[in-house]
Amino acid sequence: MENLKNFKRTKYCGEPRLTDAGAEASVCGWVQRRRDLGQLVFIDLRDRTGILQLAFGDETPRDILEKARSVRNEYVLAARGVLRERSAKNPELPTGEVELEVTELRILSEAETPPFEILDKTNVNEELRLRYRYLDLRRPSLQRNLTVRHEISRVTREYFYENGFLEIETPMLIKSTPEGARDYIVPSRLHRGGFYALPQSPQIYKQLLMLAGFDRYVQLARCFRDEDLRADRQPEFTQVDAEMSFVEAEDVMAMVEGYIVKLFDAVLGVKLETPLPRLTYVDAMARYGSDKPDIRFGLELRDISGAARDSGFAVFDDAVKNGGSVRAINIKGGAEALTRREIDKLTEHAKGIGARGLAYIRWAIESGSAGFTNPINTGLRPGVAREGDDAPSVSFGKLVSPEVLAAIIEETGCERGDAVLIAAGPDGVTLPVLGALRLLAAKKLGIIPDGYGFLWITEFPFFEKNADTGEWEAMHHPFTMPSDGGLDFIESDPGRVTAKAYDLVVNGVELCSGSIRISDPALQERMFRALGLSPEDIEAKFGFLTEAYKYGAPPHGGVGIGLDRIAMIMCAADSLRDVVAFPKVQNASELMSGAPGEADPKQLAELGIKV
RNA sequence: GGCCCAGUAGUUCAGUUGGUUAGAACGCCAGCCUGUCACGCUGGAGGUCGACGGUUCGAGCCCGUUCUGGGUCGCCA
Repeated sequence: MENLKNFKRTKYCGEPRLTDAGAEASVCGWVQRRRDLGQLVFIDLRDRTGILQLAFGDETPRDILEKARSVRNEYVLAARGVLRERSAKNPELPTGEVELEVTELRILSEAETPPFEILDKTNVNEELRLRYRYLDLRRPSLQRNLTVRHEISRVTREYFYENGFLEIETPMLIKSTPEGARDYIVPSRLHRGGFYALPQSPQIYKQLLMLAGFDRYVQLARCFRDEDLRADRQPEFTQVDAEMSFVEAEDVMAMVEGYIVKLFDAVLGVKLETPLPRLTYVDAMARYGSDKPDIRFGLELRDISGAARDSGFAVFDDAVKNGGSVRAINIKGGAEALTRREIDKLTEHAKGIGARGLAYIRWAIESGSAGFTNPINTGLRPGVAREGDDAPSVSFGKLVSPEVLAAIIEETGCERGDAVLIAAGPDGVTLPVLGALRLLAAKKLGIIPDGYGFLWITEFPFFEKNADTGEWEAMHHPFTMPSDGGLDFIESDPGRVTAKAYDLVVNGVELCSGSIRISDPALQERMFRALGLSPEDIEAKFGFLTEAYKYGAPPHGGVGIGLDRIAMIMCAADSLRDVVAFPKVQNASELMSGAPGEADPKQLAELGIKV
């Protein structure tokens, strides 16, 4: 192994071009590959900018050639030499027209054979890659992702600074506020039995910063939630946290929209069309069965309660009678992909989400049967027809009249080649079930286009009934301002109250969530009480906050924007793990370090903790 | 906590109905090779079939349990 003494790097590996031919250059990097042809050796040297070919041949002194032959993958080298035009060029590489004719070679570090090859396109088991994350991170795609993420952070700060936001750090060791997600808690040595919590978001502190007069605040804040992971959920994540004073919802949304537009332009060169589309919560649920719909494709839900009521099919009739609905989704052209077997799978999935079952109409494409328009005219009894007969196969065909079936087919727009899935029951079940099936079917059919389907969701319900306890809970958080029209119903009809809250969704991912906050302490107390908190609870949990609002609070509101999710979307990654340097796996452990680990008994004793 | 998927050389995978010594490619090691770029050619090493238990004359294969990883529901104000 050699050192760097008197060696100064002059180029990154990805930089040299044909115009540099003849120039001296010194580069450093890792050995991507060695090609040893005997008296001729090539080494691809890699750093974060790209790959440069080092050449050793006729003019190379014997000892340097031998040294070049001795290197192995992932050795760290420093090489000095002269750039020259290649006799055989490689159009695959940006540097492919030149190579470095090496006059000095230093092996800065040897490397054991890595457990997997460092190749950009790899299908190596993710568990192994995460165990050796520092090797995985050498792959160009991850280098690129983290570089894009850096650019996102840079542009984010630029945008908010330009718009007069101050970046202020809020504490990581805070008081646990038993609302929302589970806290990570940190024991206190100086306060036996006392615990800090890691912030789920800087929510309360940023509101207090508004009371303190900072007017516009931003922070790229680490947040922690001790909940189960998903592909788009890590227990620690980064939020672009912002808050503004003397604004209404429209002002905050405009600020966020300006940010997103600038970000996509600056980082990806993508010009987004503005204004970004909007849907109310109620409309989003009715059309897409989700409050974070992917609007890049159709397959919208339809309410067919009208056609299905009094059908004689008890499942449909009871649903409508009991205040629910019968809803359908027409998977256009889906009859082929959605075989009976596939529909059974979807039914199982639907049951998993709470549906009692799934009805369907599957109208297969058959050749040579022109003129067929409607099952009523065929003489074939729908539902009795076998597959292959020229009639839709209908799961409830024997249970309804041909007229009712015809009406349902009419309502859903079902045509030859389509598959229609139908769910009946309370809206709270049918909508999310069909929303989930819509996504599954679209993926199955491969009809989701590339691109960015941004959508604002507005007019969220303020309250949400807890299915277990039956109690009203805040859908966003309890500091959210109710909409003007809802103030009269807070106690009498909580379900009618909407919130001055807005989410920004893209491609089915919730990117950003924000609201106008309550700045009137009397209204805040009223909301707390409506949420079932006693005056003692309020005092214990939020006493310092409600007190603060008594000393002059500006109207204010803000957002939390998921930076990791932005990075995931912008890198077209399937998982947050691809845009986080050292991510956690599903059970929230970190495979490389083995975190979480056990604490030393001495540490525990100091904290007064017995395990 | 529930459901679904995966686990066989270093890596990615194949492995027929349960039947002789578990294979391939890449990687690795050695030799040859003067224009390669996924270099090529020749040879070689490399396996607790995730683990434990069971069924069987016999288990990579069947059964049970368990571990690890992934997806998802619950959960995520």
